[in-house]
Amino acid sequence: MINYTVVVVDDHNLLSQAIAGMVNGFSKFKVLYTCANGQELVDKFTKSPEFIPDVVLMDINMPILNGIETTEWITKNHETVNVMALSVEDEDLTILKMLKAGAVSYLLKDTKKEILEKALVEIVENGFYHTQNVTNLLMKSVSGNKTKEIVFKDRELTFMQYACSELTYKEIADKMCLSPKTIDGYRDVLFTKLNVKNRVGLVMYAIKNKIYTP
Amino acid sequence: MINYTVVVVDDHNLLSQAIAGMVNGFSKFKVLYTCANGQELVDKFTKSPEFIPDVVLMDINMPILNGIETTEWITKNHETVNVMALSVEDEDLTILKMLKAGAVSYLLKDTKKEILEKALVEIVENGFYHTQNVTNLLMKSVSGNKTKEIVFKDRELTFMQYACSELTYKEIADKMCLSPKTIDGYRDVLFTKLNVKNRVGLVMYAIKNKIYTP
DNA sequence: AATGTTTAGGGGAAAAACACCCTTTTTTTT
DNA sequence: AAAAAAAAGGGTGTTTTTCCCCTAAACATT
Repeated sequence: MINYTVVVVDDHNLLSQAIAGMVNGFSKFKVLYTCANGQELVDKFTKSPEFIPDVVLMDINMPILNGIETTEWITKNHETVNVMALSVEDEDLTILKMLKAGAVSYLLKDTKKEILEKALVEIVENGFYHTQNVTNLLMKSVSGNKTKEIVFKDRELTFMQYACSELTYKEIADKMCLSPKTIDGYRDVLFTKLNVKNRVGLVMYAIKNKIYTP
Repeated sequence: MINYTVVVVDDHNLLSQAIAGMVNGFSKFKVLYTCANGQELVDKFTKSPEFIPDVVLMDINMPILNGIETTEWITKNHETVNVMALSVEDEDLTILKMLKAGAVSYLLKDTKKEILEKALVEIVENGFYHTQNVTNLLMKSVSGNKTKEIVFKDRELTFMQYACSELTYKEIADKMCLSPKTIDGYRDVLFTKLNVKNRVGLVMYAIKNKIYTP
């Protein structure tokens, strides 16, 4: 009977313990220890080879050293360790980042227990496990691989900042000394470029990308 | 040996199962079943008295019927059931709302296993368990409560969160199962209440006041 | 000199958003 | 039980936003 070792990394103590308990219930798997953030894991790994497991179950949103950075470190320094991302985030971009960082699986936290076990088995036996969702995402990102860094012109940036205020487009046009129709044009271009549907989408993009700080 | 029954409500399947497993490990406690949202719980409760536990471990952010609404329903219809909130949210406002709705305890998800067990025991024996944090919060809210702060109804908060997405008002109405006209009303009321001119103003308010986190 | 590419802006229509004022029903308070 | 407030939504009209397609300079490139 083969035993694989697992480490759980999650900043929510209760959850890491609960998941650890669940994993310990799987035959073949045993949890070595849990960490509250990436830095703790790095410390453990560098302290002794005994602390290096077969699989790391990794949350993404964590203080100090987050899941993506930690995964990058692991794949760089400990190639044999399989990282499985376990997150609530269902954002394409996040998933891709995590996979790019070297994660061999990405499960959402609303997964069923049985799936987790199956995924763990697949990982130690085949080296990876991907849900249909993730597979689709990978397909999509390979075919339409527009990792094109979006570049903004000065005017577009200025406009975006105004768009985050309560000004109407006409008022923005005044502020920028341009015709309302020109502003119309900037807006249309940005909507397409950023793949958003309306002004709220634009605002959210600006905030997430620190073009505008609330 | 006394056995108390527990129900876990959380929309993240893996977590509810993991926590259920942990609770089953506590002597004295047994998990009856888990639910993915408040509505499921209400359905269970109304179906048979056998489904009514001693304690409900309740997440707050859930689809369909959220933790606060569900807790209100429970305290109204099943006085004997103790609701313990189990959330990642550490916002004073949320905690107070949950307590006001009738929760007898509020634990963060980064609590230690031992604390959870202790809290459960306290609850079934004394009827409540409050951490120091929650106690302080209660003190504060009793004494210095005069910030003329704007108070939102649950529906308004839900609406505000949707308003931060790219959904049109009509689509929001669908999601909330309300007439577009009602949504119209919420919007008008909020615009006045928050003294904003348009949806962008509303979005900014929601972000600044952590009603919505980008 | 011919071609391409930003940059600025126009026209028009359809869809949303916004404002305001009003009714009915239910719930809460007094 | 009466009054007040909250919750849901109807009507109508105006303004803004959104979408799509179209010019014409101003540069830039080969």
